[in-house]
Amino acid sequence: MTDLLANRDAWLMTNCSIARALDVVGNRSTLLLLREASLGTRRFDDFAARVGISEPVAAARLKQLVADGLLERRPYQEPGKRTRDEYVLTEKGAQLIPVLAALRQWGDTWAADPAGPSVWLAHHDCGAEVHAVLRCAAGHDVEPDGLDVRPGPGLILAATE
Amino acid sequence: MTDLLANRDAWLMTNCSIARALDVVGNRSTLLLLREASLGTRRFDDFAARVGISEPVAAARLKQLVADGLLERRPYQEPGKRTRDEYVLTEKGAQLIPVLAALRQWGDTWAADPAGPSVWLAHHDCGAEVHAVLRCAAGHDVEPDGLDVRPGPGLILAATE
DNA sequence: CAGCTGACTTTGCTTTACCTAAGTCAGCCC
DNA sequence: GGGCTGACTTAGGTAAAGCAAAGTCAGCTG
Repeated sequence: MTDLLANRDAWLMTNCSIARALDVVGNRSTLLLLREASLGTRRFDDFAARVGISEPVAAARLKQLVADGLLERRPYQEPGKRTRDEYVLTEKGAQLIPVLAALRQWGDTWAADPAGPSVWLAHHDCGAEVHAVLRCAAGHDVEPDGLDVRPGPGLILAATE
Repeated sequence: MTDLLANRDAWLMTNCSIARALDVVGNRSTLLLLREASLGTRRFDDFAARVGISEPVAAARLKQLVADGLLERRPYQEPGKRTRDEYVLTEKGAQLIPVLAALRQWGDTWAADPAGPSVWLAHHDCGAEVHAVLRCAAGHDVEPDGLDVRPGPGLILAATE
């Protein structure tokens, strides 16, 4: 058996969690709709307007997000108005918030407007600014260059010749 | 002056760091190329093969990543081979690793293969598994539902009528 | 100096994402 | 019960992203 770590060439990335995640949220408008959902937007027209996409696209993406279980439709009624559905994040959708936070942080650092960011995230309990960080199970902060890649149980190797 | 927090309808998301980040890395093949770069891939053919994209697409995306400053080309020479260029992550590119880690983590949780993930990330210094987490400046761990959105200096408000 | 190899480029085509403009439809309001 | 409004859908078109297959080109190797 060849050494897994040394034989990086043989690793096939057909079972990659990043690729699987991108199958669900791999396009711009989907992620921006989730951004809006995380900021509290709930109504169809608001999603389309705030993301800056047309209604047909908003309808298709929202439908897909509901089908994928990231958003759910809930009936609601404003006083004196008819019943409607609103879109709210599910647990599955809410767990993408660290992805959005990491993207926002990178954008703040490397692609910011000179005026600064338009919004920032505060910890509800204490008001301090929130960041996405890497941390290991032993409790250490980890920098991007302090990572090792390890083969997991789902790794598929190329057929040996 | 209207209350910024209450007047969420007037916030324009034209200056959004997430959208700015997605202008650079907002498509699937770009993020998968960065995944490969973070796993140590350096050569053109390997990028195309491991990401599973055609050579024309790999060439175009890699060129754009270099132009955007996420990768840099460096000459290298294997013994007995001619000089070539390799692609390596810059600091700007490496700082996207938390985004990749958060995506991987979400994929592991919500879209995993029954066999488990193909790779996982270990802390180089101690070997423990690494996760992307949210943390506030005061040092508290923050869950996705413990976030408040605050207006920043770059926020643009819709013209009041 | 001819040939091999790695690193692309070119050509021609398909697919996906998105747009605008117009149409549909359900229900509360009067 | 006619109109208004919010929430979509349909139709028709453009642009970007992708593919496969073939071509180019530089510079070691022999």
